Amino acid sequence: MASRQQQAQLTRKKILDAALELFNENGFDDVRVSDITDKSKTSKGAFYTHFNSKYEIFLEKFKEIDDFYLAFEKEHAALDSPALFLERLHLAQARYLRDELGKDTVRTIYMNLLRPSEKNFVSDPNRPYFQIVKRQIEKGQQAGTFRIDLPVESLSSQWAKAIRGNVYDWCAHDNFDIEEELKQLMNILLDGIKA
Amino acid sequence: MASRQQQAQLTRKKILDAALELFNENGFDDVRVSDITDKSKTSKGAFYTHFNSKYEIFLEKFKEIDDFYLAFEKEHAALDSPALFLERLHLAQARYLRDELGKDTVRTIYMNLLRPSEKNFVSDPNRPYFQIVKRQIEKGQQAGTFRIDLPVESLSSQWAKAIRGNVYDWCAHDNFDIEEELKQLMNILLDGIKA
DNA sequence: GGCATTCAGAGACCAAGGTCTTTGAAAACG
DNA sequence: CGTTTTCAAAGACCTTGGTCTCTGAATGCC
Repeated sequence: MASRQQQAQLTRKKILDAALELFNENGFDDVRVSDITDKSKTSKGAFYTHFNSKYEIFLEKFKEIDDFYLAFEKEHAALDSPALFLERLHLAQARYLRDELGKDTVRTIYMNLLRPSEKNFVSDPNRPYFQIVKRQIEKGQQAGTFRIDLPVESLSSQWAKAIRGNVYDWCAHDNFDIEEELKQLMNILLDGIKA
Repeated sequence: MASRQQQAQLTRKKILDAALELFNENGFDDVRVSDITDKSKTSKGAFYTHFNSKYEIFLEKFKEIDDFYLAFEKEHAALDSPALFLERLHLAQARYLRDELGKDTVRTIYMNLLRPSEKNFVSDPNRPYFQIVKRQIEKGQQAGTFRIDLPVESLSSQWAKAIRGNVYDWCAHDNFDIEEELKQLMNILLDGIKA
C-alpha cells in the first residue's frame, strides 16, 4: 500500500477538488461539509485533519487572484505612467472580482476575514497586490509625480484600504457598479497622492 | 391582566435589556441565545417573535452611534472650515469606535452586514453620518475650497467608503492605530477633494 | 355571556459546523 | 520478527442558531 504520507496527500486532494467543484456550482453557503465528504468519499475526520474550517478550504479558490495580479503586471510592464497603471490595474481587478470570482465569493471572503480566529491573508503586505501597488507608487515618487511627504508604505496602504472599502460596499449592496465607483474613487485618490 | 400588546412590549424589553447587558459583559460571540432567554426568564419562542436574529438585537447597541454624530455636529456648528470639521469628526469617531464601542463590537457589525439577508443599515444614506458629511462637503464646494467637477453625492459617498475601508482593516488586525491611520487617510482624501 | 379567532409565548426539534474518541494500518524500534 | 508508537481517518457526538408546533389567554363577534 501507498505510504501514509502519500495516502494523506491523496485524501487532501480529493477533498479539495470536491469542495472547489461544489463551491463553484452552489456557492459557499449552500455547500455542507457533509456534501464535500460525501462527494470525495471521505469523512469529517479526514476533512478536519486537513483543513481547519470550511472557510479555510474556500480561501484556496481566492488565492488564484494573485496570479491575476502578477499576470497583469507582466503584461503592462511597458506602461510607464504609474497613475495610468494603477487605474487600469484596478479596473481590471473590478472586472475580475465581478466576472471571475463573483460577488458572492468576495462577500464570503470579506465576511470570514473578520472571524477572530483568522489571520488576515487578504491584507498581508507580502501579497503580490501590495508589492505591485507599492512599486508603482514608489516609481511615481521617483518621477516626481507623486507626493513624497508621506512614505511609500503609508501611501500604498492607504490606497489599498480605500479600495477595500469600495469593494466591501459593493459586496454589501445590489445596484452597485463597482467599475464606475472605483473609477471615481481613484480620480479622488490620485489627486490626493499627486505631488 | 395587562393587555396582550402591553405584555408583549414588556417581554421585548426584558429580552433586549438582558441581551445588551450580556453583550456588554461577554461580547457577541460568547453570549448564547439561551443565555439571553434564561436571564430574561423568557423563551426561544419569545426571542424570535420579537427579533429576527441574535445579530439584529445586537445592532441596537450600535445605533447609539447616531446620537454621537448628531451631538458632534451640534457641538461644532461654529466651526466654519469643512475640512477641519471633517477631520475632527473622524478623529472623534475613531476614538468613539475604539473606546466606547470597542473593536469587537465593530468587527461583529462589519461581519454581519455582509450576511446575505441583512439590509445594510450602516451604509444607509439617510443615516445622520452621511447627512453630516454631505452637508460639510457641500459647504466646502459652495465656499470654493472643494472641487465641483464631481457631485456632492459622489464625493461624500467615496469619502465614506474610504473611511470604511480603514475601519474594516482596523477590525481585522491587531496593532493598528486607527486614529493615526485615519489622520493619514484624511490627509490624502482632503487633498483629493480640494478644488 | 358564549363561541370563534388571533397571537404571544413555550419549548421540542432541526441543521450544520466543528470536536472527541476510537481504530487499524504504517512506521519506528530493538 | 515481534512489539510499541504514531497518526490518518471514521463517525458518534456536541453545540448552538434558528424553526415548528402547540397551548392558553386575550380579543372580536353575535
